[in-house]
Amino acid sequence: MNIQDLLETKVKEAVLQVFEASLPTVEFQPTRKEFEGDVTVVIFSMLRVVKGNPVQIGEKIGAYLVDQVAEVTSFNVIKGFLNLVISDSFYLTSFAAIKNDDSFGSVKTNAEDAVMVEYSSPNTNKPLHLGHIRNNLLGYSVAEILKAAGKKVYKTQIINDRGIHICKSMLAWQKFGKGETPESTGLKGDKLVGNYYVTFDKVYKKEIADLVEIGTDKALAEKEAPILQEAQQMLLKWEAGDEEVVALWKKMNQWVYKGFEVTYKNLGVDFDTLYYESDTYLLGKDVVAAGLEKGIFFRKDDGSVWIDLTDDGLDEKIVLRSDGTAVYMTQDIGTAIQRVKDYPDVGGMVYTVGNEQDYHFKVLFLILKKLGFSWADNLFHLSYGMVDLPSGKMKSREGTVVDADDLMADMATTAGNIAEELGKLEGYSADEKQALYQIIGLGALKYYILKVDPKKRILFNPEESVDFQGNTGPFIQYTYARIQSILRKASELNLDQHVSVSELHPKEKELLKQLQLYPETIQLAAANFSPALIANYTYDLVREFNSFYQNVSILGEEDQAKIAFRVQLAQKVGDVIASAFKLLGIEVPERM
RNA sequence: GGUGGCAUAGCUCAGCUGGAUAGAGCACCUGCCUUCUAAGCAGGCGGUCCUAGGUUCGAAUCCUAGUGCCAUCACCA
Repeated sequence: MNIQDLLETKVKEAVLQVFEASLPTVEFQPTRKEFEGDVTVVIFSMLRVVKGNPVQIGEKIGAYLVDQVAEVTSFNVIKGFLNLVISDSFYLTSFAAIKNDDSFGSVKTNAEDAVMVEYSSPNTNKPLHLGHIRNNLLGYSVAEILKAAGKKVYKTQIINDRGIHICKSMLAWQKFGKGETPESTGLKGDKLVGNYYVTFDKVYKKEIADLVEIGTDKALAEKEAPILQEAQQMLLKWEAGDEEVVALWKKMNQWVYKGFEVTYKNLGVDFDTLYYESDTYLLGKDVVAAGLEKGIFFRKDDGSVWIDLTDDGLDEKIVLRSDGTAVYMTQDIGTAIQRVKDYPDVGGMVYTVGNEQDYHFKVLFLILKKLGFSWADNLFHLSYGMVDLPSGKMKSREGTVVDADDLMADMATTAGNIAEELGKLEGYSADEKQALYQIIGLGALKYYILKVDPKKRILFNPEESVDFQGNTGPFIQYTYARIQSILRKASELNLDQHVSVSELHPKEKELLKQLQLYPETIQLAAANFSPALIANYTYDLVREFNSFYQNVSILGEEDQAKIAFRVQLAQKVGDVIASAFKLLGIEVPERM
């Protein structure tokens, strides 16, 4: 039972009894640390209904509550704030209700209410980089949070496995690859293919320079460079189903998929269903044809089909080329509809895509709404800011990227170096240590990225490594490990689980208050599609626990009942840390 | 130029539906390891909440205008 729900009716009752006025709502906030109390009622906001001096109003309501509500033990009024002290027994009772609830914080899944979360959606011509990491972590975490909030979730991606950029890698490999394979080079497949994407760009740039040298206009040179023309020819052949090109395409894509598989596994993300652009890029044309008949779209003189969104404050947008082929928008319309066909319980979708595509998704959602799909009201573009380097934007074709695999490996190495220095892992085998360094290094990386509001741009400086102290993943993992250490020791003590305490230490009370916020934090994070809220909540919980831990002895306490209670409290905090971190896709270690 | 996002301590970020003296971490300075793991705790230093107006008993938060950075406005994806 939430104390605020209880108090709300009582405060309204008080106002009705004492002032004969009825309040529409009551405004609560946690009492600030510097004042005495647990919950604060804001009196100012009542002044529209109740006339008078805020302090006097507060006094009267406070007196009424102390008199009428068992949970309120005392109060004080400062300016327009009524601070209420809530009884220890209230917190103890609510703790008893949650301490054995293994799914504390989560809501039971409502199978009727399914949502599809799309994330990752890479191109198959280059390895994943730091930008993808942010995308993957956000998408995965939001999917987990939605599940915890009671949604049924399908994780998916659309793999951009076709197009001119893919042909660039293919062509460069064909021309300069000398038959290299992942096996022959020992390279991960995605890395190998990515190298040829870079090769293509180098050759292309050289050809442009050569053309400009002999007096060609630069813009023209960019179009007429022979290798680009060749790539375009290759794309035409691919679309025509040319056997040789398709075989090469399949071979190289398989290399990439194998590479991605490794990266995803290391990153700890997964998918329930996959969509390939090569399957979906022709979808949507029928929908456009139907929409054309209904007058939602219109045809221009050259035969291209458009939608006019100027009444909605947007522009005209093309949905079909004059030659009748599909554009990106056509495909996305088709894919969305296809997904609902494949999974009829889907009532909404989340697209995890960078904020450079804000406009595209605004248009897409509007079109789907105009086409009359009921689920079009529940589409959300999980838009996130770019991850930039101090040197500027990451560009795969120029090789200025922070590679996902390298970064994860570096983080684990750093974690290992720190752990070696601290030297607390005696008894661990080399393998166990390695696994632990992975957990810590990844924890640092994931937390670092997820704690930031998705909308904000991240400036990532590879020179200054990600922190392991303060508001970081390892800090939280460390607290978890410490709790596990206590629990291991406590299990040898043979504690009586049924004794009870009646009074709380202030630190215990603070901790219980923070624990109770977990369920609403999950709901808030789900409503806002924001893992950052989970991260920040967990950080606050952990700080509260550490303060408790350093100021109050758990196992050194004399009173057996207190030991038992504190152990239970520590265990619950540990459970919530693990649960919250699971929502972020971060593992917690037993020791560190 | 139109549209969207962002702007808070030296740096990285919190700040929920407007509420008390704007909070953390890093960095810098003090203390605390023979007692449950010091990747920790306790404390100090540090602010024109981009600017100017407005609404309100009350504005970092809402509104208007402006400034700066980023993105976008393709028969590319």
